[in-house]
Amino acid sequence: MATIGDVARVAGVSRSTASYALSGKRTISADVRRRVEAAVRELGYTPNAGARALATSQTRVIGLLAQFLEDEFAPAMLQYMLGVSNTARELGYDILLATEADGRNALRRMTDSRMVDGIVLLNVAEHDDRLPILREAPQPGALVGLPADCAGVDVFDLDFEDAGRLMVEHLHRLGHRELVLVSQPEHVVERGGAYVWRLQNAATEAARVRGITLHAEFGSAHQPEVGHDLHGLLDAYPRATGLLINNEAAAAALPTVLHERELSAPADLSVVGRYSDEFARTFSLPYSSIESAPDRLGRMAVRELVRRIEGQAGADEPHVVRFVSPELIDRGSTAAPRED
Amino acid sequence: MATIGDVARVAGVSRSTASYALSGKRTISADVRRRVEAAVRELGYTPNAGARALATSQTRVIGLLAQFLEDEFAPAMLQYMLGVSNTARELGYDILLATEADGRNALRRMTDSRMVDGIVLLNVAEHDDRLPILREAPQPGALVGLPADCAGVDVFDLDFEDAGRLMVEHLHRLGHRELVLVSQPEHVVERGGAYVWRLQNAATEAARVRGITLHAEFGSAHQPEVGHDLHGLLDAYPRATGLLINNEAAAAALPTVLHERELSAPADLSVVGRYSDEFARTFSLPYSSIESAPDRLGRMAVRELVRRIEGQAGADEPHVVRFVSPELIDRGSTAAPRED
DNA sequence: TCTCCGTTGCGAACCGGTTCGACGGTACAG
DNA sequence: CTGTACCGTCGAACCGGTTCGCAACGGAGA
Repeated sequence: MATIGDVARVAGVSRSTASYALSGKRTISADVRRRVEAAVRELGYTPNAGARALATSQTRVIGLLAQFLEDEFAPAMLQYMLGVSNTARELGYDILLATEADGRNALRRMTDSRMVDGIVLLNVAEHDDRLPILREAPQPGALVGLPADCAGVDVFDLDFEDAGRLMVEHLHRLGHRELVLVSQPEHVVERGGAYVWRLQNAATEAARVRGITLHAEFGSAHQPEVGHDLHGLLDAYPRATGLLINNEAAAAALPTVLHERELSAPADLSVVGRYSDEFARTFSLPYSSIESAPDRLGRMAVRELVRRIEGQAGADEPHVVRFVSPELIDRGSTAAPRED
Repeated sequence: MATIGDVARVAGVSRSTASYALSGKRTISADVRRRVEAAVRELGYTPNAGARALATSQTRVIGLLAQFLEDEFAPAMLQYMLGVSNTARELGYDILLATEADGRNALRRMTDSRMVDGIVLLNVAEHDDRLPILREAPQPGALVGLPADCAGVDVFDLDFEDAGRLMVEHLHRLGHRELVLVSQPEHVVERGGAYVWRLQNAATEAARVRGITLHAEFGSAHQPEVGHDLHGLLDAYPRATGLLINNEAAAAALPTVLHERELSAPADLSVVGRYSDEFARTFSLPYSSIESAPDRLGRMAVRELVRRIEGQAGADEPHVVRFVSPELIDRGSTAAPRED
């Protein structure tokens, strides 16, 4: 494998000159530059990443910590990963991926050994045990998901409060007066998945303000349980005319459930979900939904992270907490309630 | 950040002694070893990955090239990735992930710059344009998916021929005489997704041998097109009593399609799919299926790759091509055809 | 008591880049 | 004609590990 020493020898210059010719950090005569570039092509030279990392203390790698928890819906996580990975590449970074259950360990390994220039944490819990470690690390970190304490990191998340309000307002405006909200499993909340109750509380409050009824319930994250859950809820609240779904697995199961009950949206029931457009296309979900924008959130997180890594953000520049405003994508699954 | 020099100073020994005390590659007195270990703990020392990579030419990182093609079903790919990632971690390796469309570029970047010790290629096409690059790389490579030419790499794949035969045999034995096979989109085949026709050809041949009819067709990889495709096929072959599905999107869409037609399996139609158990659980698919074992294949690929990296496999040890034998998981969606 | 050998530790070189300081040469202004 | 500034290049040091060769030391055997 060719080194920069080989390049220098072939070009007839010193190693440092070859380095400067390639980096452009000092002025170099056109003649020498040409010779160096020719030598690079001739030898097929590529800099050794380890050596460069050692010399510059920069790896051009971003650590991505994803967790695939038993009680969450894996395909939804994939979209965040792809948003992060693709954006990183556009900005010239590679992704070191950790999927192990013990995120703290992975995080420590990556940061302490200086394998990465920065860290992206997905699926952040309210009191995420990875956060204290991240704060002590020398590398900057960006989160997708809102923790209780945002100190020392950049945070990006969907505005779940706004999403909850928007769902309720939308159906209220159409004339609905009794709604059911299906959230993620209660277990997710207990673990600290704050986005569940952020949406739920805001929806409940919005319903209260408007004087309408909202039944807030949890649903399983897996088939076939979640199908049974949906049947149970529709049985329990026969007068509800609107269904709000903050649970990907439930959304994916709903078409079958409605078929089984010989219901259709919006004729018999208005439905609003909360998932990404990509998700809707993959599973052919015909329901209007709040766009959860995983690719956009991943992209924002990486953008900000890279800004901070490359010091365009001053080291002491305050950290950001940025919420993406929810948008309702109308797929025609809501209408005025049937009058009967 | 503490370096091994700091550790050595605190322990009162030379850098080389500290290194040997930690690696155990030379005998070290118990006293010195204790002092070095104490210093490591006191300083919170972790070796710098770049420096170690430079010195040892080993990174303990495996490159993972996944492609998310427009005409394939993304959630299925995720399972292969997790199999690879989790196994790598168990063996002490981290994963450098590339999801960019241009796999050749990603591959070259990783191998030329020595960021990785080995490469895992997912979703390998028959004439995969990444293979020539991988063969020239100094790092070993393991594939999930069977290319036309397996020289220079280790190859792991499901035995799709056997899978095709197994599906046909199973339904033939139950008494079915007219079957429909729904494959991946024809576009996948054109691009070189050989597993599609490997299964299809074997199924066709198995049907021919037994003197029964098999209609081999393609289906879209996306909703809602694939639903229409399924309706079209069931319309076109009203006398078919068995449905073979080698297409994840079609499998995921089938429950809805059958509902719409007021059919149920196996009463009206026997169904056999080809997807993983994990996939079946995620999407609540009640169909018997050939287990595609993505986690197992990912695991095998990484195991062999690591063996080769660590030289337990002699450098000249012949490469392996290993097929996983398909197993039919019975979920009760097949029975003797209805007599009418 | 001398020799030999095994144990234990040290110094130096090396991996392959980057970067700082210095130096010779040329151009230009005074 | 001299002084100065700048341009282009080089040598050396450094990043933080690993590893080879050597030497000091101590114990055992002759």
